[in-house]
Amino acid sequence: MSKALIPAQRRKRIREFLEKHQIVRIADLGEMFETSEATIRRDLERLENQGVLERTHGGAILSQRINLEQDYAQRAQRSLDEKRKIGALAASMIENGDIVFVNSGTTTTEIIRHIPAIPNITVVTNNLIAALEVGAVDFELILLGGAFQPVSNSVGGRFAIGNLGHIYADKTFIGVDGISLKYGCTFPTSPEAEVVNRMMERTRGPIIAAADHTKWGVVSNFEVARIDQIDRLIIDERFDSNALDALAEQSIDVFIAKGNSNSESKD
Amino acid sequence: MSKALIPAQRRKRIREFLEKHQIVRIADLGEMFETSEATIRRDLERLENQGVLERTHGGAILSQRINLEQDYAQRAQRSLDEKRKIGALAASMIENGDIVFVNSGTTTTEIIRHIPAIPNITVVTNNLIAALEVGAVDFELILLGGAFQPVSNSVGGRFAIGNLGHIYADKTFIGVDGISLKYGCTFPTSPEAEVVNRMMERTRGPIIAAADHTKWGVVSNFEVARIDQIDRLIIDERFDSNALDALAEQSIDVFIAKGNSNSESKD
DNA sequence: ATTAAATAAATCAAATTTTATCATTAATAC
DNA sequence: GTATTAATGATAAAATTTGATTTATTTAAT
Repeated sequence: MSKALIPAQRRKRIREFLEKHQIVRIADLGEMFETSEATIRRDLERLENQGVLERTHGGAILSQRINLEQDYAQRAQRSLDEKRKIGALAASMIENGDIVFVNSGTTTTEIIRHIPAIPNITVVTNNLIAALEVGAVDFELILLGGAFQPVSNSVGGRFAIGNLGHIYADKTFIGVDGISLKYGCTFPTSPEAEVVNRMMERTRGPIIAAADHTKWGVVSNFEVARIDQIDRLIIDERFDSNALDALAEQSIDVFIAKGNSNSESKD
Repeated sequence: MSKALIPAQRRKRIREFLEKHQIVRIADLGEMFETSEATIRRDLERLENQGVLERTHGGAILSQRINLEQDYAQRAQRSLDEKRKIGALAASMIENGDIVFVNSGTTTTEIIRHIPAIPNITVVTNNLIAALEVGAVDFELILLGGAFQPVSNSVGGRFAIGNLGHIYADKTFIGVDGISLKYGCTFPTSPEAEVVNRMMERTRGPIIAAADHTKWGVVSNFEVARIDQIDRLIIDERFDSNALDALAEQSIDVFIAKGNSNSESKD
């Protein structure tokens, strides 16, 4: 197959290597890619100009700033296909006239992406990515205000909580960071947990959680909901089948997203 | 089996392949589709124009920001250099402890990008792009909530106006769509005009407008401020010099952004 | 401080890739 | 059918990338 890497590919690998090791040595990279150190130096110079790394004698260290974006992009990529299916199934639960809350996260971005074109839907979310990626939409999209959270590309804090005080929703969709029987739904940051908590308080109808198989048994930092506060749970096919009985005991309706998600676009 | 694919089909396959692999080599694609590299190059060129990918030596990489609105990206490109200089100058007016309002638009995105790392700065804005592009920041960034406006990647509406009711700012930075002696500062959409209007009402200190030379004499759809409501105006070097006297008569402090701002490189 | 070793920068020629043309062929319209 | 347009492959000139070489700089040890 591929004899040699093209320059961009090599630079990408360097970034990945750096992501993993935080620090790299030119000598190692040269050997690794079977190329001269001069080439590696030029690559590092370029990546430094992009703000990806800082060069030092003999190598380079990862720049902290770029880390966040990278991180989000990676999370978005993980189990992407499952997330798409989950998103499509979740979105199909939205009905004419609904006002729904949606929190932030890569899974919920997929929910918003799949919202059907039926009348009078209002989506209220702190998920900034969703807005920008989805672009023009067929429904009303209300973004919560608040302090910007770079890690999750969302908003949170006093302000966001206050915003939620003016709205009631018919349904709430929660993309969780971790979900377990004992610890319920958990989230990585306190502001996100607060927002979700408030969303749940202000929902008249069902609380619908979405979690791909990698989330089961995971306990993140902040607990928001006991497992029995969830009304429905949407999961993918690879979800631990042992979990299903336990969830049924809590009278949670479990929906399994299967089949293929749509592919897109002509030419 | 079809021997040869029609062009659109081939391009679609390339997209799919790229989706999967993130990066492609021209040599591989040529072999894969049993066609000349010239053809592949033309395909990649086309896809690059569509924003699907970015070409590099020997191949192409998947575009990271496919979904950011084409239109917005184009506007951001226009007079970019001038906008940068204006942004840098505007940002330098921010002082320790300031709370500032900033509206949406490509010029104000540059302002936010240039905000210096001094303590206790709070930026309140309806400019979503700014938040996501700037990433981790050294200041507190409060996003207004409200109805998402796809054209401008901002928020507006009742909700946004309500949000502004809880804050007072020390300064307001306004990127205008049009500015003229007779019609003052004008904006393309009503929600944006409303937001700016409210920002001005709730500012204790100076109202600072920013406009590159293409904005002078332009009248957009919604008027927000008469010219004499502006305290300072930041412009670029190519701004109509005849305008300067007239502006001085309105006792507006005009600041001309010159010198060079940093340039960029792509991969 | 001085020196030796390692690393980086600068320069240049060879190899590779891209661009710009052009002639040929295939597809579509008239 | 012919005319027109689009797509393709081939070619030479231009641009980019690369590794080798030389020169400068930094690091570490005496």
